[in-house]
Amino acid sequence: MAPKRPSARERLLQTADRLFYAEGVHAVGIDRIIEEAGVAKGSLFYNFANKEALVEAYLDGRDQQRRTRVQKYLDVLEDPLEKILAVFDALQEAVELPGWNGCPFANANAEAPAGGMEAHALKRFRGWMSDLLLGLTREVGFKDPSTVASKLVVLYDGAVANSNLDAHPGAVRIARDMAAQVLSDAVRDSGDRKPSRV
Amino acid sequence: MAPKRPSARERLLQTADRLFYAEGVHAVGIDRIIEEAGVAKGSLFYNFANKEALVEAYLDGRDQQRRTRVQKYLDVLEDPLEKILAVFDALQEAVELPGWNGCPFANANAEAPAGGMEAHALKRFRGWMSDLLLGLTREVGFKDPSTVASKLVVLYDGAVANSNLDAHPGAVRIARDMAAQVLSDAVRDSGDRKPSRV
DNA sequence: AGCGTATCAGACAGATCTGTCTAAGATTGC
DNA sequence: GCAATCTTAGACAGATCTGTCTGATACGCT
Repeated sequence: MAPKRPSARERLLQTADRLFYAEGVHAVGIDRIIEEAGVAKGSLFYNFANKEALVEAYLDGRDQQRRTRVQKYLDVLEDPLEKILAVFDALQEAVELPGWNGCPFANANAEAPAGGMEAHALKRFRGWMSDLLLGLTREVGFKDPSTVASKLVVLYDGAVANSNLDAHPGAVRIARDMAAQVLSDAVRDSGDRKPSRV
Repeated sequence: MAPKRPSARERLLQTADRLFYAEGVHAVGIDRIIEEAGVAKGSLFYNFANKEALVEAYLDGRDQQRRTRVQKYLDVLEDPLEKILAVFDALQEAVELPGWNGCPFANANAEAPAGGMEAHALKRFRGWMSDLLLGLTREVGFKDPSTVASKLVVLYDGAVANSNLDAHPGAVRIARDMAAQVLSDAVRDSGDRKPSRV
């Protein structure tokens, strides 16, 4: 039997995700979304209160996707040092996907007024990433886990921005190498409490 | 005698710079620009062919501004190692200015179609920054100047993104510290050809 | 079968946005 | 002083964009 066609809601979400991410939220009108999704205009407003709600759903989906991808890499590891580096491996996977266009939350925020829903989505994702890295640096037992975590976040941001702006996927590898160096220096600084190797 | 009022063109550019940078290019209409600039609509299209030309002039101005600021920091130094770190000091100054909102070229590019004028402006600025750092690492005499320069660019990008996204001006300092560490490691790796201290 | 939910096609309204045009006035340089 | 350039206020056109409404139709579950 033929595979069932996804619901109008799903088609809208998928199309909105693709277009919003590639071209920006403002640049893509609902007429184009419904046309490429093959959905009636009425169905859009039946499923979403307005365009902003659709944008929010798009960002929610991206948020979920990113967390899931990172978690997939963390779940197979035990050592917190390895887990930290695995965050960069997860990013590498994302960067190599076709259509990579940088951080969707940062992109949306760049064209939205301050303090809006986009800013909230951005803050939420970044808070999660920061907390994750801080938790891992604490777990390692660094002398100053928050400083190490701050460095890691800067490296993560640099990898995201650079890989996008220069279309240079090697940036993630470079950032990962620097992260490994930061961890190695911090391990030495914290004495030999941990037998882990980086 | 009273200071002469700037020309319509200058008022337009100044207002456009402020609004485009703070709220995004798409989100700000020409009606708002001419109103806040106190300029007739006809004067806008007399001085600029269309909105896109105004956006281009805005990005050009930002490009010039950034290069000038960096150059100001470089001109007082001799040692290429110090010059590299001074790039981060120049960034620190920019980040601390009121209204800092990240990289104007990246912001504009995030809401423009790929391959457009915004992408070109972004590429131009980033090319300049990359070449600057690569030239300085060559001048230092590192064994592998391009790898060192790549790391520095990632750190620079991370500082820009992080300081904006987290409203965390300390990010530049963190990136600068990591840059100093990278340079120090690379100096050691290149032997004692250079007596410079970081 | 029948009922509620979801979807369809498309006209329509209302807002907004870029850009044009006119006709007059201000400024500047020669 | 004159001519070229710059600026003004605002009406207007044309495109686009969000969102509403109608009325018919398909689907899913009991």
